Amino acid sequence: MVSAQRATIQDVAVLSGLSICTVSRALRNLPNVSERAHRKVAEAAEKLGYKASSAAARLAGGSTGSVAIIAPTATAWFFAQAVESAEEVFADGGHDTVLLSLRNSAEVRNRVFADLAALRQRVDGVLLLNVDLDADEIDALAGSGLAVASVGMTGVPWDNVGIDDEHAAWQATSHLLELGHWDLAVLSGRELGGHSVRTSNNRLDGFSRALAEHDLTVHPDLVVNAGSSIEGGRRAMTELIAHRGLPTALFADCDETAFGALKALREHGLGAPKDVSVIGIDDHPMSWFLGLSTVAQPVADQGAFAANLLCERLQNPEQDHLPTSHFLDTKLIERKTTRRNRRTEKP
Amino acid sequence: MVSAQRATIQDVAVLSGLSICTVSRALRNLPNVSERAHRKVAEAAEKLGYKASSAAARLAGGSTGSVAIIAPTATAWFFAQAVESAEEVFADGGHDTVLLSLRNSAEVRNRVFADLAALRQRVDGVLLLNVDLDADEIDALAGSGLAVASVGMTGVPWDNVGIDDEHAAWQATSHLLELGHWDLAVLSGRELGGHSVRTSNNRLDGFSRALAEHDLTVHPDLVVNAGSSIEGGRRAMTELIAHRGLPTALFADCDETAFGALKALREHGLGAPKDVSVIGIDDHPMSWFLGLSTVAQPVADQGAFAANLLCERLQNPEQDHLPTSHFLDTKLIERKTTRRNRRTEKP
DNA sequence: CGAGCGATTGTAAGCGCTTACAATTTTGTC
DNA sequence: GACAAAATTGTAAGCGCTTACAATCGCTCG
Repeated sequence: MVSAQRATIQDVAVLSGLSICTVSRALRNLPNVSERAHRKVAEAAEKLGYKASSAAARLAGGSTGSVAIIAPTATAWFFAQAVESAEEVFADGGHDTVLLSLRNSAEVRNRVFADLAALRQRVDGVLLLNVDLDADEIDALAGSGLAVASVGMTGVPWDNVGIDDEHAAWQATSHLLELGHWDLAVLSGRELGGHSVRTSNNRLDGFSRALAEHDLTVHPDLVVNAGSSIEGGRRAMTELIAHRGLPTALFADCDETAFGALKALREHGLGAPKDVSVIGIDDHPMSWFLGLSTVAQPVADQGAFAANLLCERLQNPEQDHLPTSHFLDTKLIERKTTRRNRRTEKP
Repeated sequence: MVSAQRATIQDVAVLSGLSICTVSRALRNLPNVSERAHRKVAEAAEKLGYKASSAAARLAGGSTGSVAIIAPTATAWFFAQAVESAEEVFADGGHDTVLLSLRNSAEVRNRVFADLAALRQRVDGVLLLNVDLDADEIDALAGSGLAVASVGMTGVPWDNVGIDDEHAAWQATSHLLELGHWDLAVLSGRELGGHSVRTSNNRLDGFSRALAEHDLTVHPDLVVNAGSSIEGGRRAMTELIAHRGLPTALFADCDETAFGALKALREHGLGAPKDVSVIGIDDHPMSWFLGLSTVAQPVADQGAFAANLLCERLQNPEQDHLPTSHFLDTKLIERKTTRRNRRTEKP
């Protein structure tokens, strides 16, 4: 039932024959409301098509009804997926989703985190997607009164879901190593706009560990910064070919970077796995297409899972249960860009 | 300057020695505020790091400070791009962006449009990205008090920016025709969840016109519904091959669909342009990679342009100037999936 | 020099909700 | 059956802002 003019809590109170206060409590499922009152209020609200004004609720000290998703960028495949799946969960939970893209810019990032009180005023909670925070920012966020959850972060005092990046990189690298490769390069996104990217660094660690397990060490020339974009991967690969020559195998710390590398390879008349074996991480939809070997991670699941965790926190704000951490499984997918090393033996 | 407790308009009033009312007016650049008062208020606000509470503003009848972006989905390349560029414009204009993904679901869509008053309560304006509305919904939206702008829509009573879909499809199809193809199939996304997709239909019209100009007619068996995803394109192509056999050329109404088609082709041991010429629309970043011929459209520009238009409307709400319509240019990009027809002459 | 007028500023009444705290009803107990 | 405790409901005071409308100010004009 919908009326021309938006119904207010007042209307519901009148219709149900109860006071505004009781209605307010009933609507929010607060304790100390009798069965009968609860039912009457529900009926009246339904009949009037009543929806509380979030502005008024917020102003009076209640919740805003919205949450923010903060991501370094919204265009990259990973983030677009995670944002959509999280948005769905939030929408179903009755929360509006405000999107805050950091645009890969430290300045934007600082502006957001500098005034958490302003953020708190507009949203009840925040879902962080792979945002690299320093200790101060973590503390500030944890103490801001905002509910927080994240994807792809570690060591944070709130719920987090992600994959074991170190392990995923280890899986990818080990695959290369087991194919007999020993001259490996990495395309890493570990630095971006002066800030270090934790996820990429963890992946780099996994890469190093795998190498170490095969008695190999990481040569600095073979670690090249590529950001996390196709174009970045292409540039990095071009640079690698020019300055150092082709390795026998390449680990790109995300599929999009690998795509770029593949692109650069073609531009040089080279190809994978003929001239170099290439592996990524993600299992981007195009990877199947390109035959890119990779380590798959469940992206939408991570976004949805973290969003659910945040919704729970929002519903039971008082409980101060400990932050939980969830790692979803990753899986090596061997396709056509990796094969056994045919170059000369290890020196 | 930041204080522990959020500054209110009251604080600014006291500090500037003016009344709350004057401060409110000065802050919003309303007329009838002296130079001097304006300056004093600005100073005081700056000193206190004052930011108006949007909840209070909204409740009192002012603006919410946020706008919604409504898109059929947030994951597809086109939408992710447009959303990000629009979000950037909105953020710079001081508006929060709330993301509403329709998840390609009629039900979600109806839920959103059924209660515009609820939407109006939470945002000042709406940016529609290729949302197909029927006449009633258009009227409702236009009369909702929300500022509206859109991308990829036509015949709407608000500002719109897009490309000429009919023309873009015509360009793509004409290219195929000029290469001597006459047995053409289309992968169209014209129907989705029971709703017809205007953009796709316009493209289908462009396809038909190009055919007509070459004295060809569209055969129903050669128009297959593919949605707008890679998977949809793959399924559609597979179906086409099974039920009707390969045409000599294929027009996919977006690049992602074309990718899927290419995928299906490979699965059948076929390839473009060897067995069939393929062209898409978009110029998705992967198209370069795959050598897909396509008609490029400027996506981020469309999002940013429309967002700017919306911001302007938000700033000058009273002016009732006529809705404007802007078409950005598209351009044929001939790559490697299209070539001259080598099959037998036209019957 | 005071009325009259436009420009500026202030007063006060909400906007629709939450929440102390007070009032009332219900329940349990002896 | 009366009284205290517990459960339920109501009263009223804001939350921080916008906005009619009233008040004031500085001038011009007769």
